[in-house]
Amino acid sequence: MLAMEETEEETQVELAEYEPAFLKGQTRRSGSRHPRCLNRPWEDPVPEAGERRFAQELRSINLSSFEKGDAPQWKQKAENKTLSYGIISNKSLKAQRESLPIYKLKAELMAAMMSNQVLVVIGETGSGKTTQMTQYMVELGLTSVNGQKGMIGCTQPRRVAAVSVAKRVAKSLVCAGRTDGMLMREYLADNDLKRYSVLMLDEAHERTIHTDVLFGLLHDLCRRRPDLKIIVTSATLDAEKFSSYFFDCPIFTIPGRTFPVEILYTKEPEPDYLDAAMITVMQIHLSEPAGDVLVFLTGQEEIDTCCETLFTRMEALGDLAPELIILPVYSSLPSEIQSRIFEPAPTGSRKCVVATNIAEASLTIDGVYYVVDPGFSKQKAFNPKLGMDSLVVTPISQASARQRAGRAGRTGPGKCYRLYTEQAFKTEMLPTNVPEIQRTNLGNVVLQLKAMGINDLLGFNFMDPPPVATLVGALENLHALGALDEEGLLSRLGRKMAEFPLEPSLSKMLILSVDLGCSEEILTITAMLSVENPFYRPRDKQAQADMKKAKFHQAEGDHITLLTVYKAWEAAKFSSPWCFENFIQARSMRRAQDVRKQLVTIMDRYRLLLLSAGKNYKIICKAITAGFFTNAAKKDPQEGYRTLVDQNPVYIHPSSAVFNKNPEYVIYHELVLTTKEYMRNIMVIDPKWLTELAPAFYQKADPNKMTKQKRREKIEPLHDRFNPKDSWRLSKRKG
DNA sequence: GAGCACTGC
Repeated sequence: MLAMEETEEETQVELAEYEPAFLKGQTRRSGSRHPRCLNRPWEDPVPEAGERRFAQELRSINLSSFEKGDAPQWKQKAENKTLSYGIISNKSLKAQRESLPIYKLKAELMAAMMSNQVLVVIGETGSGKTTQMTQYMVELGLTSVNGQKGMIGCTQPRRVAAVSVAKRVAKSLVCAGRTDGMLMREYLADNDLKRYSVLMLDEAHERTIHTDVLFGLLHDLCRRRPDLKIIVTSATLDAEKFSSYFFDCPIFTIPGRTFPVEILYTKEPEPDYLDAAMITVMQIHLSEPAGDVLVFLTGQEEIDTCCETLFTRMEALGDLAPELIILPVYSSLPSEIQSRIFEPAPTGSRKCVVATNIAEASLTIDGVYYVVDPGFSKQKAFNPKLGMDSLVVTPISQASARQRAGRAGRTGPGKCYRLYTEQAFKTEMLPTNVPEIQRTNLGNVVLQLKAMGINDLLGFNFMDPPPVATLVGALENLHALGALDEEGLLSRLGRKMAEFPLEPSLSKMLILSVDLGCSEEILTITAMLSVENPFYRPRDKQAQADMKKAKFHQAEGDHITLLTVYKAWEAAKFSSPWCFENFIQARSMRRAQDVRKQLVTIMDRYRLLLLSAGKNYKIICKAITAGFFTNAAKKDPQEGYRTLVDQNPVYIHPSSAVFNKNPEYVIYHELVLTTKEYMRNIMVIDPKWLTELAPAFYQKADPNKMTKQKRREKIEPLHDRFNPKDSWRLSKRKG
């Protein structure tokens, strides 16, 4: 069972116990109670009128109030705190097509495949569309290219899914399971993808960054390869858009195998979705027939709080209520604990899974009849101007809401409790998710496209173009790194960099480390920087975890600290118990090991030597500077730091090895916006390295213009630093 | 003195 705090007075069954912890003055994160930010961070920071209204509505109306009951009967207690729902719609997601006879569909589909180059197919996950379609294609003899044997390529956003597709279909020959990222790299080697006769982009509605790039590439490839068939599968809402993008190709619907799900909305907006979600779970548990519950929340902290509070509230009911097995799921949870959600609940009890978005698409739980959807998720946003990432609690899209609801209808007819009004669903939620390509740093994508010979990026046929500022920022960074020349064409270095599946600065650092004789160490640091934070910090043992972590801290900063951690793990023979003792996440370490191996393969392929600098950390730090010189910051006399490039105020993250050390000059791996603009993974530098390793970017400021004191080591970025508007064809872009 | 959803080459 979950480790839960003991309740202080177990015998007390006052209704007050149902109050959320924060009302009783107990600590609870403010972030859990309300979404920190209700606007969509990748858009204009000023929310639109509608969004502001949504936020106000959420805050202004209270949950139905507590009333004190006389007898401590669970039923009464539950009823005293009841949310009211209005039944608005009761429609199966795919009901409209369910009556269609499958044989007729098959004939139609096959005919359409023969007479069209591109086809959009609507079908939900688990409808068997992938297997069915490949079968039809084989029957149609679509497995050859110009008389030669051709492959049916099937891409998936996730590797596990791609592997399972390959397994299912491979024996009926010719289908390659690929993730969309892999196909993108194949395109790099062969612009015509000659080995394929059919390409199927599965789950395209997820709109990963790779799917979007592939769309652009395939749109173009259609003309060069009229014999190539393309099938795009999607959720309903995107189908029209995909069709119009791909030359108004026909749309087919493959009926799903899911049951109808009844959608219930709250009559009023809920000011505290976490509390509302817990009440709803209790209500379902106490008044609805058997069937498991799935609750969608935004993050680990919130999920832990929810599970603890729910457990406490259930415990207070004692024997009066049937057992409720509460299980958290989020990605950083060890997989042994994650897998418990698949175990069926014992007879007479009910399972309640409290999950992040992981349960929306990546992970399917059968036996769920009830879904509780507060309507929020954490989404990544990128600020191109500051080059800063943030993770923001944001309202989900209508498409996501439908996907979540669908999770209740896999084993039988289900119910979905939406903790927002139907009005909010219809008018305040976006129809579909904002594609990833509009929310992330595009450094690597731009480098890949350049390597494919696509030079005019602003004219590239994106289905949904990324913000121009993001593209320009990426180009600017690539130029500063020396990957692009003044014409915007790939340099020799840039070509090498494109071979690595890394962000450009990391590739540059890795390639340069060979010359500096420290590629062994830089490989490790690169791998460690590419995986999620390896330091484990459970909430009940924070001090202990911090002490363990401090033992690894190195004066040079976080990069060398990460190197030290990896080396220590290596010395401990890569053992998991070692990780456990040292509050290190074994999963992160194994992942880093994998990434490292993969990078070594690429290094070998291009005959880049693996050289160790031993304890010569200075050389290692210089290699890091060579990749990340654009991310330099200087201590501000007033407070915190300022970036050298734009003079933006930034701060040292409290988890850094150099926190409270306040070195004069630092280089950071990334900027993240949380409560402040934090630099994360920070290294101390000698400012001389900047002019030494990036002379085209930095120069010593004119000594005559400075005071004696400043003269010593003042560094400034070049004023005439590269301006992409000079050499890129901005004019080509319409509008 | 903080907090990280999800992927993947």
